Amino acid sequence: MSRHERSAVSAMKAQANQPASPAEPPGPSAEPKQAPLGSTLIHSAPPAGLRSAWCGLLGPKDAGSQVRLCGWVARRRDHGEHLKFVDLRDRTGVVQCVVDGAHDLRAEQAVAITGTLRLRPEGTVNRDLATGEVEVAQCRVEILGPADPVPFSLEDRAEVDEAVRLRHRYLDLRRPRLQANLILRHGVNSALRSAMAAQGFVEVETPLLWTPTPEGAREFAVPSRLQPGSFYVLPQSPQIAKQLLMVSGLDRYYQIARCMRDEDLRADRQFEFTQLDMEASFVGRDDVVGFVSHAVQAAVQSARGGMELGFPTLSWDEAMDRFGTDKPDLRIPWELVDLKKPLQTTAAKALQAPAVRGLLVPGGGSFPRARLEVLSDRAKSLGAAGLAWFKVASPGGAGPDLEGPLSKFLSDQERFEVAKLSGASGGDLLLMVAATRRVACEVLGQLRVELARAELKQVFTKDDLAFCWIVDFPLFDGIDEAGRPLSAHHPFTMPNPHDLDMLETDPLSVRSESYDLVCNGWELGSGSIRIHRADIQRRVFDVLGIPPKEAEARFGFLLEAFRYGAPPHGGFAFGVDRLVAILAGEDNIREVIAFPKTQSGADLMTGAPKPLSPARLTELGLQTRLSGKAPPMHSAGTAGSLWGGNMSGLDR
RNA sequence: GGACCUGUGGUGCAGCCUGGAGUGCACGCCGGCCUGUCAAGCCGGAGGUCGCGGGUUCAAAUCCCGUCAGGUCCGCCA
Repeated sequence: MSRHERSAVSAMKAQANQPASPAEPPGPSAEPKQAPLGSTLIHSAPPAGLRSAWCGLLGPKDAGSQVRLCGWVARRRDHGEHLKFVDLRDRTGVVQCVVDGAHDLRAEQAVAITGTLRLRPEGTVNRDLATGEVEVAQCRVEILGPADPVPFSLEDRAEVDEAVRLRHRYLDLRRPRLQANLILRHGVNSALRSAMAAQGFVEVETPLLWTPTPEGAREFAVPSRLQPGSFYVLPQSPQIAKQLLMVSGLDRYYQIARCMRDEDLRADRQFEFTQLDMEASFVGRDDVVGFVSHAVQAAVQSARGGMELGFPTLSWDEAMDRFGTDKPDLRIPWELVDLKKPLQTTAAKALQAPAVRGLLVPGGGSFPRARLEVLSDRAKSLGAAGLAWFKVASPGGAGPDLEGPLSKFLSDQERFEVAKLSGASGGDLLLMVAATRRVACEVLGQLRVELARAELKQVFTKDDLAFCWIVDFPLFDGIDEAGRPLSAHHPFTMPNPHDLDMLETDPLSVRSESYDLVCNGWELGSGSIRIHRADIQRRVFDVLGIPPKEAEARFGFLLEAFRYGAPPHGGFAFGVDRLVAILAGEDNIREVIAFPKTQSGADLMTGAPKPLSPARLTELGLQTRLSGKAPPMHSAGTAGSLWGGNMSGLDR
């Protein structure tokens, strides 16, 4: 079973298991119930309009009733004029209908079928189908929406090229797997809203047409028609707006906010993405962590039922030392070890470095030489000078010993101490990187994840969620060409009060009041306590090399607002797309977004982006300057073929 | 900006390394048969600028160069 099938099934199961809503008779007599959270409501909504029941909810208790179902022809099994089976599908599932007589039934037609629900005859029950004990008999079929042959199979198991799927996204979204993902997402959104409201947060919408702030992610520009030559930008996040709401005294704000960043796309990054964005006043780090943990817990519950989550907290230092990354996947049981101590005075030149870290791969002693070469190349491409490896032997039942290209340069004592410290036993593989602490940890941290994916498949196939909080990040992350520290988060992040004296003297050692939420190796979100005092903000701008004039030009309205009684405040934002993808078992957020874009930023269905007509450009005070190349007019799906060549008359 | 992978009837793939006529495989589609299937089955049929352009060659899906599109990653994402 492919990963995708599994995820669709597990998502469906999660809904079926939803304990919050006791299963009412879901048939024709179903009544509106008290509103439960999330997806349950979707599947218990009373039928209306042309239908008297939902396909996927029918069961033996409805046998004998007359039903009228609406949906799409999922499959036909044609035994001739006297017997055909039609699987009718709506968003709740599939039910078998028995049809006789001549009908022009085609896959994916929209139809209404009226008939009598009955228990299936002895021996024909299908245990693999939720509705497999019943079928609709004496069917009358009405074709509501005839269908051409569809361009690809809508069966979940069919693997279809993503470009084809995106070109016909409306059909792709008819597949149960993607419907389950969108319904799951709806449930997560509902749960988040309820949880935030229950914690006293007010949902406030902030502008999409915002002002340029030349820092951070590249912003999408929107030309102004009324003021030609000037531009709005689409917000990369509502960061400044929500801080202003704190000055306003809203006290607790949240929003399920669309954010736009004009940066290159990845499996976990789209131009537009959705964040649960929040901010609260008169709170500290632990308060914000508590609010967010509660909301995430509610979201996971809506998807998975009542599982209790743990939210362990790790300092950034600890995460780097133990896992070699600031977004550790805690499902993987391996940890890095610090091997500097036993190798303090080693004669092995390759291991003489400020830091030596090790990663023990249990059972890795059987890796063939070629694989170790690949690992070594990988380590080099990640920035290490080399990768030292040792196979762990335990000759004649004696203590473990290390065997590898470098072992002859190590003393008996060193080999013994290293083996002991790393917890090695016979048959294991010990990888070592000697470099700066940062490089040694990060290289092994990356190898840890890649090796675990290959060696510990069971760790990644469970529906296991390992959340954690990473705290005490450095305030600054590296330095720029001019030797100035760079903000690790954003320039409004509060330094740790204990480290304030070092701000000017040793900025790179200053910790910040910021925190990340991590799940299964994905960074879900980040937040911080903000600077609300002008003097501290001034000092941070000084360290960053932002002169008062420039700060005034860029954030003047915010700094001015802070002069009128700014409360201490802090907040957080996390990616809803990523959370839903994890909960759905998808490793790509496009699978939980209704209409995503390709890696080159194209919408294959509509053909966007497209050139504007000269008239439109003139109106906006714009002129395009393309080096001789005509704007691309390549075929872009159904809409493109209709409109692509005939834009100028239609785009206004 | 860079690296790698992919592109062959509507869909998914084989063929490519080692050049020799697109009778290649499965699904779907069209026609026929079929009263208990559930990825129904059986028989027959149609359907292809091998992404595009150029080069090498007697000959290119196959080799070379370029280009476009999709994906994964690096850079980028305060």
